[in-house]
Amino acid sequence: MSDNEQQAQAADNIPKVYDPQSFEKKWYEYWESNKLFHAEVDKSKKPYSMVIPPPNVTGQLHMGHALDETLQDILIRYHRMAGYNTVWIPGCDHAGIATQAKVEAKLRDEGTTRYEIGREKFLEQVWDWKEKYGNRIMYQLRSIGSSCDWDRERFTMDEGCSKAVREVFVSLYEQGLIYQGTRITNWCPDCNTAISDIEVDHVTEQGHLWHLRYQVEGEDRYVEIATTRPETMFGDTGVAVHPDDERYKDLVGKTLILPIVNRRIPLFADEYVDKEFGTGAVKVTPAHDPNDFEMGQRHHLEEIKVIGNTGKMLETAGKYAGMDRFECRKALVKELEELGVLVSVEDHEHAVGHCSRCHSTIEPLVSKQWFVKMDSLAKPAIEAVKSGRIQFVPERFTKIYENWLENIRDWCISRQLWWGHRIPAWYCDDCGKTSVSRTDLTECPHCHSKHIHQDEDVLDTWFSSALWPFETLGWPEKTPELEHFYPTATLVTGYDIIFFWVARMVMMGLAFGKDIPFHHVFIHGLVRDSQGRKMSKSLGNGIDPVEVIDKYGADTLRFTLITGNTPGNDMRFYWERVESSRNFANKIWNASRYMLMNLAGFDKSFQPTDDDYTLADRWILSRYAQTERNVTDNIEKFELGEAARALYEFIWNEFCDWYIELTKARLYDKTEEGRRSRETALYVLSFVLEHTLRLLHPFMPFLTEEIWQKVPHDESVKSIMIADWPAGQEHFINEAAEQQMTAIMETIKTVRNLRAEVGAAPGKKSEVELNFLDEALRPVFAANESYLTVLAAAAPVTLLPQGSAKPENAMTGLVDGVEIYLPLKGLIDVEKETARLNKELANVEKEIARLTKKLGNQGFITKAPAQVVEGERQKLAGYQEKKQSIESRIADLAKL
RNA sequence: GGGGUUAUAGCUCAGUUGGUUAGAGUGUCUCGUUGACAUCGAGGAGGUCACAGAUUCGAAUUCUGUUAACCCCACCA
Repeated sequence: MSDNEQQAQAADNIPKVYDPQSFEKKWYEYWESNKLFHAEVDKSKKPYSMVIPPPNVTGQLHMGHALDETLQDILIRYHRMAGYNTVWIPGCDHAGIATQAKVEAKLRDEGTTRYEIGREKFLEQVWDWKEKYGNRIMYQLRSIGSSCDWDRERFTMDEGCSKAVREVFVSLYEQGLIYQGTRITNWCPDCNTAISDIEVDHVTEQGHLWHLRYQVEGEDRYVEIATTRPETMFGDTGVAVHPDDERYKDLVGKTLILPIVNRRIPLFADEYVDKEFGTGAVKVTPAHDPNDFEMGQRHHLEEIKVIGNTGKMLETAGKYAGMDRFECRKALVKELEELGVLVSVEDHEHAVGHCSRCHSTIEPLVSKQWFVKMDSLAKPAIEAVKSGRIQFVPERFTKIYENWLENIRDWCISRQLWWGHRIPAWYCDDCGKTSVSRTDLTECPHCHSKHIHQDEDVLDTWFSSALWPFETLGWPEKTPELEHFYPTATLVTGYDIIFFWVARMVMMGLAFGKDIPFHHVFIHGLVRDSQGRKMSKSLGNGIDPVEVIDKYGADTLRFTLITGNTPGNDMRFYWERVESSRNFANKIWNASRYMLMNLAGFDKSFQPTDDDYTLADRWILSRYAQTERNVTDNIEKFELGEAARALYEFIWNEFCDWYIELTKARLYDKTEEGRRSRETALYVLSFVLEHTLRLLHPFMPFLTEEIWQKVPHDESVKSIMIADWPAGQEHFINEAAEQQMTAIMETIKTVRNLRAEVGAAPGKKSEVELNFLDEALRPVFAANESYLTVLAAAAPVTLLPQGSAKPENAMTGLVDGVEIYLPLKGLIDVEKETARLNKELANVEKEIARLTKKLGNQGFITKAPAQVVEGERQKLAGYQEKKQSIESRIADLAKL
């Protein structure tokens, strides 16, 4: 058997339907084992680098990841093909709180706690957990086709990252940008740790405003205060009013008696108080409210803690000690009511802080924590974006980013957890000094005492994530990778972590990477369910991407995720859309199958001359060239959905619906005379298909590889993923061919329409007569009459001589430059036909009226570009021609 | 309280510097299965582009306001 015959036989065995399961795994293994994802520094090429937003180590692939990965992979695959030195660094995040919570839950099931087993044992368990479940998501990422350089995989707690974290911490400390302070911070009683401001979600809740009265010492007068949190009254060390508040002028400076506790507390004036709110008098609890804390500082009030780390009342709450804070509130209100302290209760809507992880109500508590000073770090980060060095796509996120950084407050980075980067600070038990060090300390650098102990706390997970773009390239070492690939090209992520992650990477990148961490930040939205709800575990409405991949294939999922939405906007997930994407994959599959089945005997070296090309050939090559340009431009603009749509439309609506249909007669003609035409058709088919597959590869990597390997291509290239990105086919752009083909296509559609109208039997051809208003079209139709026969069941087709009489019993259709007649054997229904033509006439007249008005407008003529005016003139002429033709036809019908 | 997004066909959405007969998918109606594909083909119906102004020769597209939905930020007890 010849090569070609073998190929043909193989083609006959190609399944009729697209079956992704049969090849996706195979190709991923092929790419990975051939090291096609791996890149070494190659200074002869322009770099294009990306770092993956590291998923949580014990996480699972969800739709958000699938979208994020798909977008990144498209950019990476495109740039790799386009000749860049491309690297995409994968890895995962140790995810402090999240992972620790999982292991703690496991311990709880086993009937123990981390405190019982101790820090060392606990950490062993977390590492075990990490080993066991940690890389699951990395394997899941492979299933959607991510072309990451797995040889460069990193983990935020690996040796290199730990070194980077310590270097940054110590360096910031030395610059005075990291400090320790005793302050009121957001405390989560369930996670039992401090958290940063952005980890607090404010939820509007329906609460109450309790009005309580505190007696003025030694007098029979009371001051009425309003509070949303009566249980904190045990910590009250003052009551504040506004200095200008006439109601309280004479009371300022007096002492009040705190009910139940009977503590003497001062009544003082402070500008902070809002006269309009409540009673204008506010109880001050410096240990449990951020504003009160500040007032307390100003007025030197005592801080009395009444709520502990786990949300239970302390000894200071007297008989309520040990009670949960909310239980205490209930009981206390009752007691206050009985005592007559409670004056009234009103409903009150207010925003309450909740832990973004566990959703418990945040308790502001005074504690000693580590902070990063933000001002000097934020300034350059704002500037980098304002100046355009870093660009957000879409641009609107720029403002959100800037606004946040401009109002930023110091970042609390210490967490009372065990899983994470331990803070490199040591306390001396003898001299009491704190030392921060790049290496572990065994003695106090100040007094050389051996009695030192390391800070128990770990750093916020985002502290190490902030270093990700440069720590993954080897920083703090001066690696060739760092030099070549930093700054990275594009960061792809969801808008939900702009503050947590993007802003902090920019700050750290500028401070330590000595440059911006990336040039573009490509922001995408959330994938929601079909009703527009967020996918979540609690709602049980999450759709598992792995399930979609198993059922429909990764390419289908990828295509679904990037079409039908625009950058930065949320999208809804619909199974119908998945099916539609699958159908598209199947369409490509079958178009390829058609070509491959006809490849037998095809001379691969065949090269058509200009004369060999038919109109359809020239047309599809021109359309291909336009698509190539369109797709490339859109990818460059991050309009990946538009690029995919352009490919969809070209492949389905032009290549399959028209071109392939028009090649059938040529391919099935096995005669010697038809040989050249057949070979030309095969040449064009394979040229367009092979190029289109390459354009489509970043979007649907598996399918395109599977087909590409079978289609004639440059044999020296072993995978489509490293084939050249198609470019430079502009010479195929052919306006004339497109115009001529459009005229024929329009005519075909009109004939089909007319046939449907008269209910022509599908198997029966219709006689068609064409009258040319534009004589230039005559030779075009003459040469390509068969197109009408094949696609519109038109036969015979008569090209009426100029000025010939029009058929009487005929349906009429009109396209630009051509009148179309379908002579009918029997009598046509004059009434129906007239009505149809009148409807069309009305349409045409509407257009004429619109255009006449437009062209009659002096302003339009003088101010609009000449090109536009000319275009409108031609349109008008076309419509007028149509109008005349319809009118004369209606007149003819009237005579019958 | 501040800021943002969205409003286009029954449904989900495109429509990128203002000039289109306003599009797609899906749904719906009619017709069609011998050689790529019924995961398909052909044809049809279906839209005052939320509302009101403004700018312009010209607005789905730019600006202002209104309405509605959603989101983010925010230490009034």
